[in-house]
Amino acid sequence: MVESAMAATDESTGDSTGGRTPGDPDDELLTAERDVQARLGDRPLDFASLDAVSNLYRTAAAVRRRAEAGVLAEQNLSFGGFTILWVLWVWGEMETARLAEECSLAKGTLTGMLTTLEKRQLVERHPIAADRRRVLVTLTPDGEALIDELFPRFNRFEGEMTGALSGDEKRELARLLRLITTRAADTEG
Amino acid sequence: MVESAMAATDESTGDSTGGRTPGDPDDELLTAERDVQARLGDRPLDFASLDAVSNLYRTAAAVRRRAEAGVLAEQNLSFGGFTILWVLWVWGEMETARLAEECSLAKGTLTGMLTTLEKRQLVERHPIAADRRRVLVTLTPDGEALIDELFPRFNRFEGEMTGALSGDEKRELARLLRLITTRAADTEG
DNA sequence: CCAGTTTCGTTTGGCCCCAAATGATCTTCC
DNA sequence: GGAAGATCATTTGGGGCCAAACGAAACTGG
Repeated sequence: MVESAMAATDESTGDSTGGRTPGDPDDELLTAERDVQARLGDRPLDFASLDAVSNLYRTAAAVRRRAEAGVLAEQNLSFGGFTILWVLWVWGEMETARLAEECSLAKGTLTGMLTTLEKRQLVERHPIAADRRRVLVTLTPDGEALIDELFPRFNRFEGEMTGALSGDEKRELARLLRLITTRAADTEG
Repeated sequence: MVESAMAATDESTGDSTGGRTPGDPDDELLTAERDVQARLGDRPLDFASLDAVSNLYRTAAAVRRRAEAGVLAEQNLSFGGFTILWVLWVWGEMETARLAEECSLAKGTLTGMLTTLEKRQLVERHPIAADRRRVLVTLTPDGEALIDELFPRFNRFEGEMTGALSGDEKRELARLLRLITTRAADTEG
């Protein structure tokens, strides 16, 4: 895998300390870095940022896959579908525009996913009398029962995935990620 | 957004958007945490893990969207398509099975994306004489020129996205993410 | 009132993405 | 050699996901 070389272990920019056995991950890391740098000639390479971002994407995909293949598979829920139920569970009924925002989904995407969840009787759409363009989304009793049973298991799954981190490290991770999200939002548009 | 209440800065729980001053993110964090805990009754909540994982997914999606709307949009490349070109650029020609592994894609997914890239003459498929089931994928000169021009800009984009972090923080972020990826891989199957 | 504009959710068209089924090719073992 | 089994990439079917186009409903100024 890319990370096995690009991102496998830390001390990424350190100089090579002697006496590595061939196959030492640090070696591969440096080799990969040198290979990329060679491709770039004398153009500078920001390897720390590269490493952070590529791991970000990879890790998110891995966790998502594990969730969908594990806890969520039994209920045949996608990660996004679970998020919708969870948001409604914690914060209560909500109009579609805000729900899309909370779930970090495009509104068109939400429409389709709500239809899927509605077919399974997990959520309901209610027209709003005062403004017939808008729609209120609620959890059905079935949906509520499902998420009530599912969330604790999902939370345990989250604990397993982050089990190699201390509590402080988890909070530090969340903090660093938030810094990136904020930056991404700020430079938007 | 979930984190806007769970983990960032936003007023989220009121229907009225009445101006809550951009005060304490901690406040909202604790409010959200209390709300979730209330739903759980006396079942325990691992909030640190919840926060880490939900931010992970959100941040990755935000960065991906920014990339696809920015640097990659001009070349009409998806994040996954870019990754394929990048892997071939750094490590040279490769068989499809390994390429899928490197790009963290299901092999069936890779087939479709290679077809897309092949139509644009960015990559080529070459049958392997010794084993006609297998296929070697190479970058065309066009593909090579594209990634050679694109990667430095992508690397700058990565620097912008992580611009709020120090070099040490970027490396720490990558380290923590790797711990999660490893755990996800270990518990697989 | 009522045309023009804005603001909703939905539809559309197009990729990405996966798991499972498929078909072609290679290997094994008799 | 040749059938049985393993191992490839591809195909299939079904969602997820987005941006842009769309149509209905609500606001706005005259």
